[in-house]
Amino acid sequence: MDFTSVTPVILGMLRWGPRSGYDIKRIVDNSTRFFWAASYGQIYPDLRRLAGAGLIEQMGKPKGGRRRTLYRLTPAGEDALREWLLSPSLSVELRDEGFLKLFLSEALTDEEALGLLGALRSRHEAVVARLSEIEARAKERGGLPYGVLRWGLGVNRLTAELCAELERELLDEREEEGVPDVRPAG
Amino acid sequence: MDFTSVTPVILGMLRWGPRSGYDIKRIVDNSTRFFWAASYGQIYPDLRRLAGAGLIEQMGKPKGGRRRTLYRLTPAGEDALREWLLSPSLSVELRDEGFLKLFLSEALTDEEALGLLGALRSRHEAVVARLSEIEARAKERGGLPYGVLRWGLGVNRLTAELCAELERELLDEREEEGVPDVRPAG
DNA sequence: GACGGCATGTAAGTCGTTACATGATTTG
DNA sequence: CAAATCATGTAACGACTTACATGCCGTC
Repeated sequence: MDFTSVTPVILGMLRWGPRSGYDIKRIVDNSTRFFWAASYGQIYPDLRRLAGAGLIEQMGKPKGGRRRTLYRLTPAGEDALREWLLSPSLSVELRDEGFLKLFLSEALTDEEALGLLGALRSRHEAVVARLSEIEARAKERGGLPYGVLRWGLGVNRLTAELCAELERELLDEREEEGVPDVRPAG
Repeated sequence: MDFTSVTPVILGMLRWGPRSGYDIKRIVDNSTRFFWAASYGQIYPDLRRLAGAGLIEQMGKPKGGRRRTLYRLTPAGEDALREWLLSPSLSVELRDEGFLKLFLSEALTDEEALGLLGALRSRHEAVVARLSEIEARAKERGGLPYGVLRWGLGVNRLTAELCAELERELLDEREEEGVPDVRPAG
């Protein structure tokens, strides 16, 4: 049974209890999406495939009138999840337009580069704000999922601070060149 | 003229001077690949397309006997690059298997989780080591490309440290539960 | 003259998103 | 009853990687 990119997500989330494809998508969008996205186009086909392979199974229709297909993890599914967790692969892929722009920004004037840095900084500040909202709840539960949240907070804080630092450096350079300093105090 | 994902890379690197597709690929693999990868299958077709659109142009055959196709940036290409740099889009996509594993690692024993954390930590320590090698050279040139390198160093250091911290937390928990502590001093 | 690296290029296949279709059900 | 949202599903498209094909050049 090979794993697609959503397979571990499905097995891992079903391990917390029975869920539907819709549930899984919603949870992903509130948690792993920052480092591992998933779309319906991946989730629904994979649910069927995994059910066919016996790693998950459909549960009896639930109480509520609404039609939903709830799945639960089978022992075989738990084994497969553990096996995947213990496999050595730790691949990373990043595609960050902001940093590509910074890297190529020699074609910009200082003012323009400052604009870019400011935009990048607010992007990361916004993520920090978003993650801070969740923090209290995640802290209670603790464990490694909370560790992952701390990582997200740390990385985004660091990035925002670096942007601020680079902005200051650009302004300092400009000052040395005799351009009037219009920075607000502080 | 729309931009594919390699278009800014090509224009940006040709701005530093004439280059071949092969050159660009090599530079990417030593610089942007950490946050923006590119393959031959993208580069060569795009070079032709961009030449057809007049954003870059082929130069006369070079001295060396070896057949290479050198391109240079045209004024139209520089304009297009600047326009792209000034556009508001700052998309990010991340796919990090290590952190997905951490996030789902409740299915592991503490020992197994410690193994995972250790592997993740050494992955990031290795990146730090790799980037440190380049640092001196990048520092001389300075500017925003150096800023991007500092970002890479910072993020990977922070991640490695967080792993170490989570490892300590797991060990402390275990200690509280009366499991004998086998940590080396320090 | 064989091998390794330079250099260009493409075909096939995988992966993933987007957008849409469908219909049921709760809520105002 | 209209609108929002729950819920499942798929088709089409685009993006990217991989692997291979080709041939040349310099070196041992």
